[in-house]
Amino acid sequence: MDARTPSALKPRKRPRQARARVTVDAIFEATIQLLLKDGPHRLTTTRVAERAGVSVGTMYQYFPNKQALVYALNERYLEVLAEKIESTCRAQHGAPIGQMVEALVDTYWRAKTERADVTRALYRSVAEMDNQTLVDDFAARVNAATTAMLASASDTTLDDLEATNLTLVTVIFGTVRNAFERTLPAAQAEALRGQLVTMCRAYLDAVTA
Amino acid sequence: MDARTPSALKPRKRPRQARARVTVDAIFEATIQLLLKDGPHRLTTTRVAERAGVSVGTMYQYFPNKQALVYALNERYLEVLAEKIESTCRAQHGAPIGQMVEALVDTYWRAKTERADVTRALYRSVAEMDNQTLVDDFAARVNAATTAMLASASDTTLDDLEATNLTLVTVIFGTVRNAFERTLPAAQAEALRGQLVTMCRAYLDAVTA
Amino acid sequence: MDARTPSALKPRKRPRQARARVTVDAIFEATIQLLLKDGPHRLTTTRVAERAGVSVGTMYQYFPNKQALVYALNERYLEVLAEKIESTCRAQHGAPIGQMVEALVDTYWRAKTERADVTRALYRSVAEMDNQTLVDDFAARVNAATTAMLASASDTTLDDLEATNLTLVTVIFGTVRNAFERTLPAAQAEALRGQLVTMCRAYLDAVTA
Amino acid sequence: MDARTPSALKPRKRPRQARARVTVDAIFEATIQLLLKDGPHRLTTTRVAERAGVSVGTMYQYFPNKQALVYALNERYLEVLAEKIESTCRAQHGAPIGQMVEALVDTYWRAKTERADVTRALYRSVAEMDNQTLVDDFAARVNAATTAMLASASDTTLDDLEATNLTLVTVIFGTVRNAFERTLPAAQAEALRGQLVTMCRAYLDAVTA
DNA sequence: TATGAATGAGCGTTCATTCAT
DNA sequence: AATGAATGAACGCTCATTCAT
Repeated sequence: MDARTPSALKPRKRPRQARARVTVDAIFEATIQLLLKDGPHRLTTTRVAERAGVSVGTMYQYFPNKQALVYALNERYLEVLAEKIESTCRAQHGAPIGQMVEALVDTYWRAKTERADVTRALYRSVAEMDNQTLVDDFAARVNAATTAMLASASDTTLDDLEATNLTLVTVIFGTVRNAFERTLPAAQAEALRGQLVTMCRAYLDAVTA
Repeated sequence: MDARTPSALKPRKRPRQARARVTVDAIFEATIQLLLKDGPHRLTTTRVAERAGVSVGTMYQYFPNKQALVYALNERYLEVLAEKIESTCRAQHGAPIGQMVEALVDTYWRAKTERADVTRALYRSVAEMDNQTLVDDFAARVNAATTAMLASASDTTLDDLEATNLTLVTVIFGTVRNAFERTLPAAQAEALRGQLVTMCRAYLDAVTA
Repeated sequence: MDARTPSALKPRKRPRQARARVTVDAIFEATIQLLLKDGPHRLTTTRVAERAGVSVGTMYQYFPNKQALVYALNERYLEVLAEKIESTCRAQHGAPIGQMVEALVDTYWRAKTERADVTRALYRSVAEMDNQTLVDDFAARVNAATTAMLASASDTTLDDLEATNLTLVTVIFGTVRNAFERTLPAAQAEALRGQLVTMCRAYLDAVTA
Repeated sequence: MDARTPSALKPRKRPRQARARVTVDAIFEATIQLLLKDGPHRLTTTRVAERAGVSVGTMYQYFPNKQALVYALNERYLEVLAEKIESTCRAQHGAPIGQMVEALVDTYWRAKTERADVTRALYRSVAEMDNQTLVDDFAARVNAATTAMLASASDTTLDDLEATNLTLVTVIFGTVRNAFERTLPAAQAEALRGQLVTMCRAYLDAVTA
């Protein structure tokens, strides 16, 4: 929950107590399940509350409105994802650049694949409401991390760090999303991931020469 | 309108007269504008009709329900897009492979950029309703065209045509989509396009060696 | 079309020409079929016109609105029915009273049974719109005919002609309607008709004694 | 609410609290009034809710759709009516048969007359939706009660119990309905009831002889 | 504090009716 | 005279949100 979160979407209270955290988790889980089962346009506050085992009233104590719920769900998801990426970037600090992109692709791909259902559910929910802020914040954060990582490469210096970074990030994230929407068989998906690494490495060779 | 279109989504009548075509176009245009302005969940039949300057009743003479409208809009768009890609693929038949991917990226990028608003509106609308059929059909069609093109490359033979093709298509389409969602400044977008070509060429060099 | 028909329900033009009569018949027939197939609340002007093979516009030249159509249909049906009853009453003039009621029951039952589907369709349609006038007029007309018939009985004089007549008519018409709504098997229906005659005869014996 | 009620028509929740019962009663009452004032085709959910002094939403908490409302109204009415008839049949067990039919006519007539407006409203509403199940169930229930009663007559044994029973029930119910649709003046209605008893008695004498 | 009954604006859709052609 | 595209009020129904208990 950074300072940029629009106030209308801010959770009403932070889950300080253990009980509150359990409740919020149940609500999030219920939301994901319903998103998956029925799609975003069938997601209703009543159903979420019911499945989460709380009353609507209680739900409105944690989230001021429906959009805030979806917003918070995505926020939490992107927070975890950003942390994973930042962690990878830190771990790869000073490594050879080829290894860096491989690690980046792996991290991102694995994160998305771990709970593929959640990934798909959230991709669908983001478009629904206006969660652009969230996406932009995530992009900025990832950008900072990957830029710092690439700048520290032990084996090369990039002429145009900004452009190369933007390219890599856009290509990797875009490709992964597209791969998800095609619902490829596991073998093909795995092969694709390998090809993506190959491609990124080849690209870096080309712009580094 | 291919035979696979679910019957519930089939337009009720085709616009035979000039006047009818104008009406249908106005409805499509209104839909795009509303999709852009308010997002898919604010798209209502009343608002579409109002903005198109027709009555709801008239709208329902052309589309049996709201979903059919969005479906038809995407269908029309993807039809044009598929034709452009097929045309490019035919034109590049027998060309050197590097030139092929450059042409493919250019065609796709230009098509998406020509009316960026439409592109963005439709990206948002696809997730909403069940337009998976549409997307799958489009993918299959494009796949056939690009596979045939790549197979005819004058300067090389690909070891694993299928895999390479899938990779290229997924990367290009995914990257373009992601680039659009970031709403980059024109210069950066242009640079990105160049980098994408570089990357694809480098990849082909790598897998062809 | 007697003078009591509310003006809003009056057909716009009488079918003078042969062609017009054919059209009106087609419209009536279409109405009956739709009434049977889908029930009164699915009866729409568009569907009637379509099934009758004319345009809605043409239909509105014969009937100023939907209610007028249903009204006219019932009117025509009741007209024919009233004529049959009047004819029977005239034929039974001066006959023994027991034979009179038997003839009355037979005529009414046969008329309703001839096209049982139409009977049922119309029973359902009458309740829908306000066709009370029609029903009242029919009742008055039948009343006059049966009263005259009963008064002429060769074998008896009724003490309270009015009351006996009302009783017979109400019982016969009510019983037939109820029998229709129960959709009895043919044999049971036939038996019931016989019992009804027996009952009416027994009643007349009782009030004549 | 017997097990045969189609699930789509089942009330959503039973009125447990006193307040809820008041609400449901108000909705029923409003439905009756509107049915009487405007007829079934003018009965709209909005108008019912408005007249009942509740919101549409509240109405939909008790009834899943409009048809279910009309269904429940008829169900409640027929339930009470069936109980009255069964009660009469039990009370007349072993009595002389003439007294039996008199009691049956009296009970039925009084029940219908008590709230003539309700009677008329429901007669009009039954045809509208598919309440045939309801009517059939009612018929079967009444049939069992009257058959048992007639079989126990102290002064006679019927040759064809089934046929006689069907005749009596069809005649009585049909006559009452028809009498209601004619909206007779009180005196005439009362006389008619007497005549109906006379007729039934005479019929029984005839088939018993 | 937690509940869930109540609200009512607003949705997608239908269809009787009109009128330009 | 005949057509049928266009109209838009009105329908049945949903669901985010509130608030008395």
